[in-house]
Amino acid sequence: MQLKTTQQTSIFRVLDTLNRPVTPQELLGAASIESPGLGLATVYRVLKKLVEADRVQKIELAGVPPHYEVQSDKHHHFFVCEDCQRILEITGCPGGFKKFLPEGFTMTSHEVILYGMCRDCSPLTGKEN
Amino acid sequence: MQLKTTQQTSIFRVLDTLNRPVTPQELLGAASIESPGLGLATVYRVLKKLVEADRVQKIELAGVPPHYEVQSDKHHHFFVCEDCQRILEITGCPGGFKKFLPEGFTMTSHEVILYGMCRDCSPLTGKEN
DNA sequence: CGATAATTGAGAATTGATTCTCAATTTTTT
DNA sequence: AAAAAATTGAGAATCAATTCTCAATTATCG
Repeated sequence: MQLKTTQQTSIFRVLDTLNRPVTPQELLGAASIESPGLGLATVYRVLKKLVEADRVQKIELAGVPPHYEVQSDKHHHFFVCEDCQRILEITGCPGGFKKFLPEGFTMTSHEVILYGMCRDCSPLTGKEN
Repeated sequence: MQLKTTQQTSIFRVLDTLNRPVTPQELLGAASIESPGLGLATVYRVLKKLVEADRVQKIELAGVPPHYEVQSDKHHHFFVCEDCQRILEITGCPGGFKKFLPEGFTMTSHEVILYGMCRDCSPLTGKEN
């Protein structure tokens, strides 16, 4: 997929710059600075094509609305802040999950999600403390 | 929460008997055998109260609609069959996830989801092979 | 037993995420 | 630059999950 228009370019660049999973709404807000008047429908249209082109990943985790982030090549998982609801990519994985599979089952992938408080929301480590 | 009516009792008993995460629709189908004429609204109403009473857990995993299952006391995770979409509880957990947390983050819980094919859907191990 | 309160089923309504419609604008082709 | 094709924004429409409404039924209390 080639990014032709200003809107498409802004959407992808902003997503790439933010470098974390964001909601379409969040992305609309951020990309609107570069592309005033940008519409949510366009954000969804572009995200859809980017996901199809495998340049962006749609991330669906329990408890939070779908987020999108630029495709990352390395294996990773996610951290969800229960306070600000932000999602952060986590590198590293314990692996070895196949031993938990019942007999006869096959595993094609796995997902690990850590829930808690991010640095900014943790009471004792937040910036304001 | 005390189960007073026939419907409430059926819904909980069936859920307990199935002993796996099911969708409200699935539960309606199964509980309708005991309680003919049962309505989906009632299933949702009862599930809601059971969840509030912490006797049932709502399970939200990516790619499948919300499921509900009787609260289990032991730590566990889930397996999602990508073919039949069924969810199965998995016992066992590698643990040691905190080391993957960025500095300053705190973790309150974690979730592990394995995706693949269950025994019945795996081509080489299905019952019909 | 008769009144009052609670529960139920059916379908309408709501909610949040996403897609569609369509006229206006922009881009591309020629 | 004129014509055809593609893209856009706004708001309507859709979709799936869930909740609400309300009349009918059932349970509870005095």
